[in-house]
Amino acid sequence: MLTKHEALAVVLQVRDAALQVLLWQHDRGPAMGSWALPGGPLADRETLGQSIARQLAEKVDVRHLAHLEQLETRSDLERAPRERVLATAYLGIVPADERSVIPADAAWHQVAALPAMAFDHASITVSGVRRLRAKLCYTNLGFALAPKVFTASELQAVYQAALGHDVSTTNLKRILVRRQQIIETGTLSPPGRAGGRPAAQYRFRAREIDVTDQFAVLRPPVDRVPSPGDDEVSTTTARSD
Amino acid sequence: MLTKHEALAVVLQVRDAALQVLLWQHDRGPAMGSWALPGGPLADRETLGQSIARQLAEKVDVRHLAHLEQLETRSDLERAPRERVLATAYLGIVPADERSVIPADAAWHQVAALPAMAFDHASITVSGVRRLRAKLCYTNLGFALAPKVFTASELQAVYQAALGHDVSTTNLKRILVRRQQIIETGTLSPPGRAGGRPAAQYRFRAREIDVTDQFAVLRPPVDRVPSPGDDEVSTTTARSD
DNA sequence: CAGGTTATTGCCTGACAGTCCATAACCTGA
DNA sequence: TCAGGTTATGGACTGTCAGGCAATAACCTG
Repeated sequence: MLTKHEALAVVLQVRDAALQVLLWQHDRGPAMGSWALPGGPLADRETLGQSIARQLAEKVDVRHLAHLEQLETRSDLERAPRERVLATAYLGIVPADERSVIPADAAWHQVAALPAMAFDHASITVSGVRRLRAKLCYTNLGFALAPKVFTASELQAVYQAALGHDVSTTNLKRILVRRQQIIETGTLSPPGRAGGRPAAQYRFRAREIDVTDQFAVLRPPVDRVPSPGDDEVSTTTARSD
Repeated sequence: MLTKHEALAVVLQVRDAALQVLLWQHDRGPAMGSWALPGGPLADRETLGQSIARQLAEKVDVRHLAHLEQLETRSDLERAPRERVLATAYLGIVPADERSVIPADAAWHQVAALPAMAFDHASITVSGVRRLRAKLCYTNLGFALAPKVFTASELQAVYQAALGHDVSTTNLKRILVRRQQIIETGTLSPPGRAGGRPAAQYRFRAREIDVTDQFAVLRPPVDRVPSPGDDEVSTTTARSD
């Protein structure tokens, strides 16, 4: 059986201290007036990944997606009216400091207050948000949400908006430093007009997704292979202070 | 554009102390002689989930999949020869004690020693195994691998085979009990012929996938709001003996 | 009942998240 | 110049959990 297939994208960005999703408004067709995820039909000689990248570049001016990954494929018979269309959804992340121009029929909407959406697009959006929130906890996906350089406070604001709940600046910074996700640049941010101590600036060490092995519970036992410098001297008594 | 679409399944089971995948051998066609994942073309009026369930029931006698979830969709142009076929892969898990009859052209293969496989099926299999191993750590997916009732040692053997590395029985049991994934049945397993203390038997509390919130790092601050009534019965002191 | 076998429990350690608080480093205005 | 406000940072403390080890429990056979 031959079927139509489309690629869709849940494009997320932290804007105005809130997690928002990029939607565009159907100007005709069966879902006229409701909001839809960007995307469209798969073309002849492209993969799904190429397709969604092309369509995002065409329809909306999002040239600098920091991250793009496949989310899921929906195949419900009635998900589209009139004829059957399979849809493979992607999750895209835009850094908080990017201010790309979008067409007139597109707009950012807070994920906490989604408008009336076409077909199953609201449900797909929820999947994307859930995926982002989960991955913020056990990967370095924050690099895709944050600006290139940021202070601990700025990063806290981004995480708080994305996760949708309070985040401790102290704790966040310590966790990400310990996991070696973020690194101090050595530069300082100028204090605000009200004064205050200047803040140290950080950047993410990598700009590609990387899973924290921290959460490999039931992990393989570490082969105690001491480097050829530190020998049998028990590590429990090696403290010199 | 209209495309062919197929559903495939990575069906995994722990057999003979090793994680194995169910494959069948192409008896004709372009990949004749190599091993393939079970599955086939999407039919007219079915979803992808229905399709893979139907095709598994038809082609191989796996009636009691304990778990089935969507894995990913492959869309490489050259993944199939001659014409373009999109493939959505599923991950299926069979409990270790199920001994279903499979057709003559199908066989179980150790994932640690995969045979020559058709198209991109080897790569899809690796994805499925990786997904299973990850989810064993932060969900209760073990319920799908283990028998309905088991001892700590039996469960350890299943996890060790599935994860592919040593697992401590003590630690495994403690973790799963603390997470309230497994519960003591109260029954005892008879000792083996060599003697030994009889082992307590356990079962999984739920037989549906459930994510351990344990790994929600940067989690929302807990509002210490004890529900009026159910708090004083601390579970740690509820032991009556 | 001695000795072998398997299961279970109880400590101990180290790592980490989460919270609180003291201190540092800047500002403005008197 | 300094007092007081503001923001940032680091240290200390706690509780939870994973991982490892060893002692004990409960069965067997000869």
